[in-house]
Amino acid sequence: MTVVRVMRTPEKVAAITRARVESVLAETGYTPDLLARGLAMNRSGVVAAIVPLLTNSLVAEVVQGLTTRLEAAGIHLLIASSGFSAEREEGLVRAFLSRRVDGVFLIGTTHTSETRRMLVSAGIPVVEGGNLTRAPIDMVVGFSNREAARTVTAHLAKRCGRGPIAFVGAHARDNDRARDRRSGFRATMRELGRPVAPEFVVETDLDMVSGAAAADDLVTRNPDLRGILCSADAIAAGVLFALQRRGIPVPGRVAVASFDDIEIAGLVSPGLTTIRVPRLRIGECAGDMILQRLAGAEVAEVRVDVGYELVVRESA
Amino acid sequence: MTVVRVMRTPEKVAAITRARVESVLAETGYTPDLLARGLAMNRSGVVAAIVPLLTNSLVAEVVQGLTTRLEAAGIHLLIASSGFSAEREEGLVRAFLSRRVDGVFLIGTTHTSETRRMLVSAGIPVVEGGNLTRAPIDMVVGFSNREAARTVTAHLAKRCGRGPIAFVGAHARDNDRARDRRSGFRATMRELGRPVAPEFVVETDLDMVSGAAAADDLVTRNPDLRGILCSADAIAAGVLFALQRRGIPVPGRVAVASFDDIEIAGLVSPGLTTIRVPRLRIGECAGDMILQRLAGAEVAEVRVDVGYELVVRESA
DNA sequence: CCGTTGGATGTTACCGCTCACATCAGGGGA
DNA sequence: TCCCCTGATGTGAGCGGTAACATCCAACGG
Repeated sequence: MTVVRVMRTPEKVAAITRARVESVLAETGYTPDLLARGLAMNRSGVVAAIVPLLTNSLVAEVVQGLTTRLEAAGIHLLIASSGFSAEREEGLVRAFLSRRVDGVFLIGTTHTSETRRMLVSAGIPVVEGGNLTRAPIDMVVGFSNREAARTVTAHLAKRCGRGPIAFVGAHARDNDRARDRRSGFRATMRELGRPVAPEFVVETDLDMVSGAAAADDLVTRNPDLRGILCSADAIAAGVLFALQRRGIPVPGRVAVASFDDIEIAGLVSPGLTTIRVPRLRIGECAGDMILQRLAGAEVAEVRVDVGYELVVRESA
Repeated sequence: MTVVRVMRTPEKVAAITRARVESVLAETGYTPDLLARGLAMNRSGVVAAIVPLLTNSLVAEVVQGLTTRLEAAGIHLLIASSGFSAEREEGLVRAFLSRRVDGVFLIGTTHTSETRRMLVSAGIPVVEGGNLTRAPIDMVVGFSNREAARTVTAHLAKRCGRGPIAFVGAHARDNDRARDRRSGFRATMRELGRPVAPEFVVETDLDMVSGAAAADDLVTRNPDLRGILCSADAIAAGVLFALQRRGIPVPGRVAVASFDDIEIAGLVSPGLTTIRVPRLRIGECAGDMILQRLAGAEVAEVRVDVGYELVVRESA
């Protein structure tokens, strides 16, 4: 039928015919089948996002930024969470590739080699978000977590005199951001001539309850602790609540700092000193990069550094 | 080719042939095209979820529960946020229907009539989550926000003696949960012989910063305020921080209560008295209902009440 | 020895759309 | 008057699967 032309290139069809077709479409309640279109055009109009955990407010914002941009281009988001497992991620990538997604967005830069292979040979735009890496699969948008860690560590160290500082981080396996933050912390402390003993570096789940538990444990074992650096605000908030409950003044006796600057960081009291990361922009930027590539354009910046910012509040 | 049989009914093909086919598949790196399959089978293997806002921790958990169940059945999730607008939701439903999704999950029960029409005539399983309604489009899983509001209001009123109580809620337009919570609050107060003046019922955005601003405003205008009921913990947390900053003792001078029992509710100090809702279960339940329907089974319970629970902590 | 049976494999139309090309009608220039 | 050109419309072959049916062959029983 001429139907297809009415929908895709209305200017090439006579006004009268167009009107007739349109009225028929309206009364039959016709809905184009995007699956069939996808099959015929070899382009599904769908992009996949694989995140560690949906319930992380930081991730949610990145995804929000991503959908906003993609939706404006009529592209929808297929989403799944890997639960911080590179193996699960691999399975998801395989499944999504089977769905012929037009692009893939991944949080983090830690993937199995099979994941990388599949993604490369699929020949579709891929954006890794969150952590800058020297060797992206395709494109990457984020900032250097290692550098950010150095910045906040230096600040915290200054506030703590010569007192011992601990690090409470999310599990580092398959989580490059937590890993880089930790290693940045360690390196900076070493350079300051204050190397950190292993018992002052702990791993925990990425939520407030776990952060609180970790803090309880740390301060009972080490009453002279002067500072705690957390790999995420969610953890730091838990730490803060735990200290508060024990009547330990912050930053008077223990200073606290962390990463992300999620909403709660500015509201707790004392306010959290933290590293602000432009998470919405990460998502938007990733969306734009994918769209550009889909439009056939060469993407000039294949490695976008969105930077970070140290936000000094009361906690350190 | 016999290829298809190898994949779908391997027992019907001779072992030797199967081996040969499999080796060829492996070395060519064949990936089945789910788009084509979807077209042929008239079933895409994709379910759509439309939520007001992804960055809401409650919503994120519901979605997490949903994906968990669906993924186990090889079904993926197409997600989009409506930004609390029924019109945007309508557009999204139209788009997703075009993608021939096998099912739809919606947060809330407020939809345009066109949305309802499309969904009904699509003849696919639809689950509305969060608020129980008498007249679901198809299926519904949630609890009565109105009843929950009565429960927490009664509790809060008792704690506040005869002092005035205010309600700080999310914008109620296109948000049935906020609306029902507010109306439950009003009704209960009226029945208690303490009808609430309009200036004690305010609308705000659903985040901590807005909650804090609302609280500041309320207490400066009404120094004798005794209690604040919030329509969500995110708002209540902001309220709590604002009061704390002003040195107003909670619950000594102002008691605070709310809904949702998100993580932060148990960690702030004083802990938030709130209504706990089984959000993960809402998502899982919705997923199960959709899967059952997809499997051709009749769903026994088309209206699932997951209940709620008053969690009394220190704030009220 | 042959017809029958049933398991293994091949064939074909179709799902709804896009794309390249064929066709058709009418107007203008020679 | 005829032909060519052009803009509007029609046609047909895929896209990569599925499902129903056709075919083939070997073993088996009468």
